Amino acid sequence: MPYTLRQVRYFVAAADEGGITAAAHALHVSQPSVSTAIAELEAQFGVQLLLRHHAQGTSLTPAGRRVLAEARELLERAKAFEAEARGLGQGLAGTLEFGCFVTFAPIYLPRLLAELRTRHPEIAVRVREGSLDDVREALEAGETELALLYDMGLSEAIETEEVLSLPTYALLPTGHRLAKAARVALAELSAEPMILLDLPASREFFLSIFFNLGLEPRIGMRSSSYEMVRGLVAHGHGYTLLNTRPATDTTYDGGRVVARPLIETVPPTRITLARLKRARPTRMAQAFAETTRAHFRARAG
Amino acid sequence: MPYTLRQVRYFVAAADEGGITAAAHALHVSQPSVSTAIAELEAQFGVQLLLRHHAQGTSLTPAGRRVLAEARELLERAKAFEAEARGLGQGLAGTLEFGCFVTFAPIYLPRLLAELRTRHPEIAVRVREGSLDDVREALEAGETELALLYDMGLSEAIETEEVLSLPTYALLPTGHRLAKAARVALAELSAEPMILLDLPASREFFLSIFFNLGLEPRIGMRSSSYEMVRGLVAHGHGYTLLNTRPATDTTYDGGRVVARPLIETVPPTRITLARLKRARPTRMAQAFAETTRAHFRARAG
DNA sequence: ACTCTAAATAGGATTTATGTATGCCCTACA
DNA sequence: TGTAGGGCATACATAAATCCTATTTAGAGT
Repeated sequence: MPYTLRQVRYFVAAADEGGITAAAHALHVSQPSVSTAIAELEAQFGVQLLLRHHAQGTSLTPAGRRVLAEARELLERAKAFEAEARGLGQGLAGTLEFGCFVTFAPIYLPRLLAELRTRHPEIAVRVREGSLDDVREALEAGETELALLYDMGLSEAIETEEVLSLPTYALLPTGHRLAKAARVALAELSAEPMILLDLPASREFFLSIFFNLGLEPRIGMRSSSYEMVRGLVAHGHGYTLLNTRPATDTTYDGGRVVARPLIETVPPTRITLARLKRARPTRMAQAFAETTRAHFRARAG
Repeated sequence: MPYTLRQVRYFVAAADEGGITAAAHALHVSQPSVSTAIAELEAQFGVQLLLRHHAQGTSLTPAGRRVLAEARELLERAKAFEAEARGLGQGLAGTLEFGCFVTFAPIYLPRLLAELRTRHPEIAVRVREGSLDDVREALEAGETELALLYDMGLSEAIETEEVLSLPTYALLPTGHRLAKAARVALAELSAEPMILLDLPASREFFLSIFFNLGLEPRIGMRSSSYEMVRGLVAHGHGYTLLNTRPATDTTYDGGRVVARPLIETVPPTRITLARLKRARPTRMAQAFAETTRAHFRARAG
């Protein structure tokens, strides 16, 4: 039969208050409860902790003094434990583990995290960027509590909430013949070389757009780097299709690109905030989700 | 309703074993016990700690990972607490708080503590020296567990055990007319100036010896320092009565003294090892007491 | 000697922990 | 697609702590 935190608490209270009755008062329990709890502790360990002075309360034995020091540290830890757990459940302070699809992290996160800092300065965020699969797996393994990713190929266990709907657009070099058109037709572009963003989910998605329209693209070049694709387009290697859209049309090497909406009807890609259905969200996660919602609503409107 | 160490233990086990059933096995309890314990923890703090994967055990949520770290430290402390308490009760390692009447500390303790170190090297001793009252009060207050002092004026609450019986002797300068006598009579000395060891209990004791014999001493000088008294005697300021007896007859300033037994029958002073009756002794104290007994037995025999 | 204070003990009611049995839901495999 | 199996949750009964009230015990103070 092991000892309990309750017994330790009662012992410390008796030591602090100088007596069992006083401790019972402080603890709002009856005097016999404290008395027996301490007696149990002593019996457990075979040490006398308190000297009972008749009509004058108690004092510590030398052994009791030593044990008291340990007991205090134990209770200290117990309080820290409780604070940590309770804080995670009910408080807002702490670190939120957050996953984000690497492609739109630099486009949306800096501003979103700034807004979070304004609204909830006590929430720290640790961002884990990666491929769609990486982010999804981390979410399902419980390594991250929330994730921002495409609503593609997610299991039933994941609950999603759309925060931004991204129309697919065509990206052209500034000198392209269609660069000044209000909208461009994929049917017209498909004969030209396409620069394909060659990432696991993106690849299939962009190609499926053509197939669904009965078209076949001419793949000119591929790259798994988003910025590389933009650079290639800027320098006339071809056009590309993209969803996410940086705020600048100037590429890293100084080239310029033009984004144009499509004439064809293409279902937009949805960026969603995802979480595990079976996991009860912490208050931090709730606050983060609310901030994200408001942030993207404001951005869209 | 506060959480318990049991719940924390079960949670850590589930985290370590990767599942509730596995944890139940490791803990030798039923699976529902672990399940409900963890559910209670989660309810207490309002945090989900574990993700339940159907047919695949459990894994930690981000919050669970944080809490787990605290939980481990808490259990660590709990183990330390138990070790401390149990060690004091049943083990021999630790520090014994020991009180000693200051006058005979330098005469008996160095050798006694050396013997203790031989027999029980794992026992550390902290000695508190002081007047009889100091030592007695410290014992009664529970500041020391054992004490070596005179069996004088001790309350009923203190249990004593005689370890050494000290006959009162007369201390004379080497040139004294009775210095060569086998024994000296107080009746003869009482006319000469006496150097009184002027300490709370000693004072009354030595004076009572005269009064009990119907004599009256002539107090020449007083000192509360034992060695000062010896020095004064060595240099012919008078004689004194003492109980404790250093191994040397040379005083600090190079004078020499002679100790002579008394002719009159004077009840010997008893040095006793004292402890509180109502305090259950630790194993350290038992070992110390046994060592003390053997030590003084050997010294006397 | 009497009173006061504080701890220990007794006994009974209540709450809490534990075990068995069972249901449920998913994963894995045919 | 269906089925078997693993593993967590729930229901319920029982055993064990825990608590409280009332009472006893034993010094301390007067």
